[in-house]
Amino acid sequence: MAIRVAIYEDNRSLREALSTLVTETDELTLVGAYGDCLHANDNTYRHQPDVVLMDIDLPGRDGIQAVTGLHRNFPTVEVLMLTVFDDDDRVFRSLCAGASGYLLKQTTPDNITDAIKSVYAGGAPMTPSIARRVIQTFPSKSTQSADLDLLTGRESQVIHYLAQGMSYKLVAAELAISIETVRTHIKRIYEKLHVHSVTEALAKYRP
Amino acid sequence: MAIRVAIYEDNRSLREALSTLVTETDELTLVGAYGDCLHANDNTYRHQPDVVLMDIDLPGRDGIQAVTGLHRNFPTVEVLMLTVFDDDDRVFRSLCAGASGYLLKQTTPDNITDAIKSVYAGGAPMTPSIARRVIQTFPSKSTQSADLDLLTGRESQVIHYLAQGMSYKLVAAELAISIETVRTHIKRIYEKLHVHSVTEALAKYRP
DNA sequence: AACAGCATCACCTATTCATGGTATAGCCTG
DNA sequence: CAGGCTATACCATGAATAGGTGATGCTGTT
Repeated sequence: MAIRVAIYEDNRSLREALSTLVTETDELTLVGAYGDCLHANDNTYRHQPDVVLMDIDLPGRDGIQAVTGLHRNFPTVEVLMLTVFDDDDRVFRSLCAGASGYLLKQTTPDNITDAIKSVYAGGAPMTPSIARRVIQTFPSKSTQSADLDLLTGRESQVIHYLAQGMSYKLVAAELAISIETVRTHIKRIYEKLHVHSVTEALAKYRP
Repeated sequence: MAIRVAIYEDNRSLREALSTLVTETDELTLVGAYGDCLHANDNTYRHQPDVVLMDIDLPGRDGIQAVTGLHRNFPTVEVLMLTVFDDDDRVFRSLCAGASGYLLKQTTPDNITDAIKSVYAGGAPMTPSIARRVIQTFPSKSTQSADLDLLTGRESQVIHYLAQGMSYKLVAAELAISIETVRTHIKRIYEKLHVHSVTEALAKYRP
């Protein structure tokens, strides 16, 4: 069963090139190619693509907005963003909006088809430089780490499970130790973080 | 100028295989291979690696903790995590701790050397499936908001103060209401979120 | 006026958590 | 080997939290 692909790209020659690429690839079927995303939801409903290639810089309605709608209405549809720009902000917002991957337009044809197959298989294709930007948007809390590596490995595990909302009993079961040992670890954590309750510890642990 | 590489991997045969791989690759120089990360900071200071390969499952001191320290003390050193596990949680914590990329151990030798070069060049190599997990940790606002606007204004205030680590008593004082009222609000919050403790509520409230 | 939703307060019981003390065993370091 | 750190485990007591039930007053809306 071929992967059904839809394309949103305002640049006509690129759109046609992508269409040809999809059409001529055995495992892929083109179910639509559009110059704007004004009717993305309607198109998606009608033609049931598995994967959508979405230009991030579409005129009129922004490609990122379109992704938001697609992701809400068709959560199983995978969206790959296409762009010429190395734009941190757009990367972040697209992924927040529900895009599953991100490709620069200078990607080679083979890589594009690979990416489509990959995202359909549950992957998240992106170039290493894009991945780096994604990572850099992570909370790299150098502030909390001071407190964090005060904690021993076991203590970190304990507070981690507590953060999931687990009770002492569940943490003990999870770590296969006595509940009394869990208590002991928690006491030490409290001493180190200068707190007196789980929630207070969590407030310091992940602020 | 060759890229200076250090390796932390407790499995001896894998460590030696990686060492050989690095040594025999022209653009790479091995500056250290260790079975634990107890002296990672000291080693790094002495031998000035450009890229560190760090097993995530080191015995004794956890590889993730080591990354935290390395990232703080040597912000220019790139860290690549190595693991056999497909573990969402470890992925997230490693990247939060400052790792620049993530590789499964079954990666082929060529891909490993490519990854080292890529991360040194400012990329963030990771497998598509790992990238997908990273993306899924993003705030996908559509899901969490559903729970959030279940809560009334007062309930939101209460859980907000609880998230700061405040006790019922302090929340009551802060909002200038009775502790019993605080308890009532909390009961309603529990019903709405289907949880049974503050920490569990917080795990749902800000995941 | 009746109703639903929200905020407020109270009482009772059972469970969980916080704190202190005590103890054993393994590991690494000086 | 002594001393430090970590992980493990138990006991006892008081404080905090969770669950249940009920009640008042103030909003809106129907």
